[in-house]
Amino acid sequence: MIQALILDRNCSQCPIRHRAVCATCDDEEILALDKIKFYRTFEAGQPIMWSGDRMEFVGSVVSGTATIERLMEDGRKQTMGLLLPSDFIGRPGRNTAVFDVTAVTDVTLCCFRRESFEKMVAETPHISQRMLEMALDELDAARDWMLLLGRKTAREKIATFLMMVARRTSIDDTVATRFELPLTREAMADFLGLTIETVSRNFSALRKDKLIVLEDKRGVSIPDIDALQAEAGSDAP
Amino acid sequence: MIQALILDRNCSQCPIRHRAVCATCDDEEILALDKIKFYRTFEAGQPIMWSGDRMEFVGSVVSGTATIERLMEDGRKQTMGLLLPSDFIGRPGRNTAVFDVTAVTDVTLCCFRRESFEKMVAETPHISQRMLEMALDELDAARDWMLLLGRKTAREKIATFLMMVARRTSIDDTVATRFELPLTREAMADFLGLTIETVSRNFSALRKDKLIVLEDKRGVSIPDIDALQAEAGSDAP
DNA sequence: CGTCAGGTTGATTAGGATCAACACAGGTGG
DNA sequence: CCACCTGTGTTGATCCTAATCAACCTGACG
Repeated sequence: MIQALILDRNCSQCPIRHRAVCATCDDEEILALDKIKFYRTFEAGQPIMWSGDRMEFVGSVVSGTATIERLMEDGRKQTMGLLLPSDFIGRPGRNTAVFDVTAVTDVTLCCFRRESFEKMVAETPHISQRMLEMALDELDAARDWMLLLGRKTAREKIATFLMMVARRTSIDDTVATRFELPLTREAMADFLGLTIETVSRNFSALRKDKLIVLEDKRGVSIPDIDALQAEAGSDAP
Repeated sequence: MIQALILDRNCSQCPIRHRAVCATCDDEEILALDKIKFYRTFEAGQPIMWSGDRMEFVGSVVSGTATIERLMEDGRKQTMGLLLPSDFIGRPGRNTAVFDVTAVTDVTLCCFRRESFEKMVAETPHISQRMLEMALDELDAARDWMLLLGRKTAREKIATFLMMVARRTSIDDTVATRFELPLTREAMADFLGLTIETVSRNFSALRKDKLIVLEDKRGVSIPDIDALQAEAGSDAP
């Protein structure tokens, strides 16, 4: 029924209208997008896009969480990014995907056939400029993550991840002090370049040190944000 | 005198004219860029941009090599990317830099005052679309590197790096079998998330295993590209 | 000739991976 | 209702890769 709620909405009532790729579109442009958009839903655990496959559509996450990841032949896996509501999936100007995208929770996407969207991008400066802005933001985020993967300790990685979730969870620009983890231990391990055991051990250690409180497997609250931030390692911003 | 050669050139003779941010500009647009561009040179080792500083200009690498990097307070450093000729430096739409950019060799840049360039981006679809294309390419490259940093062994990291340089060195789309390393051992270590000793040891090991031939400290030749590729770890593309 | 930056190699340590056992909740089916 | 299974998470013991600490080499340069 949540699906139905979303699927019935037109763009003006869309929950991601002002943050997604269409954020800066005017009424006329929105109308054009409205005509060619379609919704798709994916169940938790299902693949949304396979590396190497033809990319038939692109689109925005409306609800749920997905991951961008890549698998090595021997099974090693690295998650390159979290896709939360308003994030964009797919790459106009390329016809096969280079990464896997997987639904972590149930996911609803607002999709466009890739060719139609490429045409819109080419003809609508508001969209190409917004795409550019979002791509540059993601590039900065990817580079931040490279510092984490290359140089941070396991404990710093976990603390950084928790801070990231706390920041992304809050609606305004504060930091949430209580939230649900969007990922399993395994998915966190793949995101942080660790094993599941190391993730688990460091959660336990942070709890023992009173830096976090684990309400259950997923619920976390943070008694002292600054203390946790200090554990995340000191890179500038 | 090489500088002079470059500095005297107008855009039509520019060595990066067809790969840089201006690649898809028409004659009129190039003329507009030509009017507001200026060249700057940086000596090897000099900073081009400091994280946190106001970003006065953006621009393209015309010649030389630079790195994008970030330093942690305790001195740990991670390099996020190599900037080779035609790569773009800086981020329109943001007024302070978030990463350090450092000249590795002597570097010549084709610069634009940030405000003027932002105006051009807003008014010139050819530029914003090219910027988007380049940003998406860099994003893919950054994500590939995340797999390397998070999951590859030291030996795989070195082999992957060598393959990357071999690929980027060749002019056409083949792979060079002989090239000069653009980075010192230390800079490679910072790029690969390793220490200088581990880099050195793995170079020695690859040489002992006849996978590479070290002509001197910088010159490398690769007797069997496929064998080296196999050492790089098997991720899809 | 001394110094210094860049590089190599060896010995030792440590952080995280691996292997293994177990805990616990939520289904599912008899 | 309970026995069983499965997916998820925790904890312990051990191993191994790469970090750390240290010595030394080489060539460039004042």
